[in-house]
Amino acid sequence: MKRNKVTLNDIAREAGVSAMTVSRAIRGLPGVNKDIQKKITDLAVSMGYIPNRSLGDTTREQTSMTVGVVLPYLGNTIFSTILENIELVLSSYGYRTLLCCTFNNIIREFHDISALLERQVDGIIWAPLELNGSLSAAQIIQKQHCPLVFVDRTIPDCKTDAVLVDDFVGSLTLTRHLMDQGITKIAYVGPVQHSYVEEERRNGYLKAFEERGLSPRAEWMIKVKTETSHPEIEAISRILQCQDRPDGIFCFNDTLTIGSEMELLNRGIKIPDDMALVGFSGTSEMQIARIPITGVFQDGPQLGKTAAEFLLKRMINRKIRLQPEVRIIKTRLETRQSSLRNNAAL
Amino acid sequence: MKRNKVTLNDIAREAGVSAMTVSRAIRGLPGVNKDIQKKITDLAVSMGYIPNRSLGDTTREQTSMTVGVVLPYLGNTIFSTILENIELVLSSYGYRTLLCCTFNNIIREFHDISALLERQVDGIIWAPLELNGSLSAAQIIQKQHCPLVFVDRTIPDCKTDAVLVDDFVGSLTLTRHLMDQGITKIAYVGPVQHSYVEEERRNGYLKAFEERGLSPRAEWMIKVKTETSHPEIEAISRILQCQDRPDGIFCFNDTLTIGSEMELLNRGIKIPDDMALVGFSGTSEMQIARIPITGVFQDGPQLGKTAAEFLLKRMINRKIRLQPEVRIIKTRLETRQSSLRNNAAL
DNA sequence: GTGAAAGCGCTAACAG
DNA sequence: CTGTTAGCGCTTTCAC
Repeated sequence: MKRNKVTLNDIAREAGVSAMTVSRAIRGLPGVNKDIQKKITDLAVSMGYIPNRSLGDTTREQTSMTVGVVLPYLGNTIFSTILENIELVLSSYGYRTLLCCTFNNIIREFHDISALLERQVDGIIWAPLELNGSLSAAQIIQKQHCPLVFVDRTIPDCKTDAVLVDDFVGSLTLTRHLMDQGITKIAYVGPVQHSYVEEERRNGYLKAFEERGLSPRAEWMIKVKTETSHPEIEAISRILQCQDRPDGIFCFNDTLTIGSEMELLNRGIKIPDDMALVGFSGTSEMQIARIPITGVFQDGPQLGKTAAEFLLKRMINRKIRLQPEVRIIKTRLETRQSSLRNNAAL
Repeated sequence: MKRNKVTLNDIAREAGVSAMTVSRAIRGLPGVNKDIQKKITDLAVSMGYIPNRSLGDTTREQTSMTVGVVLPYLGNTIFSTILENIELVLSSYGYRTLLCCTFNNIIREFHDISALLERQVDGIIWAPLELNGSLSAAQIIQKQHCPLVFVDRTIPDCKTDAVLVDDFVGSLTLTRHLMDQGITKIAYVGPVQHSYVEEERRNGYLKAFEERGLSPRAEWMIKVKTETSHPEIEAISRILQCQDRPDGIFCFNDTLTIGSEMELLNRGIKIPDDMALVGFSGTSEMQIARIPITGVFQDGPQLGKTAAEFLLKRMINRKIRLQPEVRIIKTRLETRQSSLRNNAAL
């Protein structure tokens, strides 16, 4: 079972010196006889010596040079982009990334966080699943005084750094855009799960109604289980069955947006003439789609990089009690054919 | 700087017992006085005790319950899907995933592998960047007898498990499909980097020519730097400037394929009439594109899951010298509008 | 120039 | 039922 790895002691025995001398020689510290120095380095190479960093260092230095990243899943480009950019920034500072996917499972999320703490991570970047359900895990982290940065999603009750998207403003802008075209019967398609992001986007959508003294019909609020294989098929089906049928759809994320377009086209519904379509998005899929789709662009790389930088700041200034900082990354409205009724040429 | 974490000794001091008793109590082992048991567990909770797994366990048990996953980047859905599924499988066995992105940088890749070994990972799943350049890193892993599974890409010289896509057959099928339509002047757009995957796909493409006693003109072989922001623009530009202009394009991956379609459409080139287009793909983007694109579908989840299972087998049977196993995951040709000249209705 | 001792957090093995 | 000892791999401190 053992890997019978080569240790300092193995080399020491072989070289006929103490482990200490080997340690010095390998680290290139002064005070080692040139010949012995050479002999030891040669031996280290030929024996295939690899220093054990997870042990010695972590114990004594109280730092593992490892950070945990906890994301719901990677199927949505926004999360894989965030992860990639966190890795890019942190690795340039010598930190390694321990990845956990929670797969929208709140129990799993709790275990993941615990496992990270047990592994002595120096910090955690996390997109929490729920506003309430994720709270206990957050409290454990904070009790350990482990640096924590929320990314994409947050738990406002926790006083800690967060890097977020302006979900509210983005959704408001998107919904206003539809209303500016006279499209006011707008359905909302989002996940059943009650997360920070879901709340913000839904509120932005509702705000646009409120601004015009309107409010959406209850039947237009479509909540789907995003874990199922084709939630958008059910969503579109329910939208088309509404007593007062919508003439526009606001989708919570890329997957739902793209899926909805496919399903609408499959059913022979004309976009945007029969049904306008907009969606919250971080991907380029919106522009390459059959009918290019209007959406708000999220700067994924920026989200990931900023989160990593926030965490680095916290990990370096362990004692300094900085005020929690919340950075909102702006979205950009990208208007395309799917929502432009009287101006197909864009 | 220190995290002043709570240790077994802290609890022991507080409870007035030895660390050993605390250890037993917390692990629920028999042989602890009920009252003391209760006192200790209460203390552990109130003091916020988190066991240090990276130390004790890793040292003694010679296992870190951590695996390293090394991928070129996550921008391509195939890699984020592979990663997600590796995490899914390994975490259900208690293993955690240490992620490294090599960003097509061969030096970085070497450092990443070294860092993983220094952190005592129990195994590595890796998509190596190059056939030659990645060899030294592979040798270090094997010298450590660290279980290694290649995924998506391989280094055939290394005798170890691999889970691959049938790149050769897929490319052959794609190219044949074009030729069956009478499209024989086919350009190849791929990366300059010489990887296993690149070689296989190019060979599949070439084989289709060979089968018909043809060979592609040198000017049709377009190698692009995939790191640049829009390699496909240059690629299309070069294709359109060919002395003998191609009537079809074979693209190496999704990004290049989608990009090429956009660029062709931007230039007013008709797909598939002026130019047919096919690409190697793992994503759904191909079917939602403006002009749906013919491609070969790669089963990303299958790749990730199988790689994880292969690694688990190796990690569990450390002593048993199993023969290296290579699993080829089949691709599936998906025919769409972008390559169907005389049959636009599909 | 070199080495011995001690300790990081935890647990297996052995004593009491 | 509970405690002591020793050791995992390495480095810091202090002797020689």
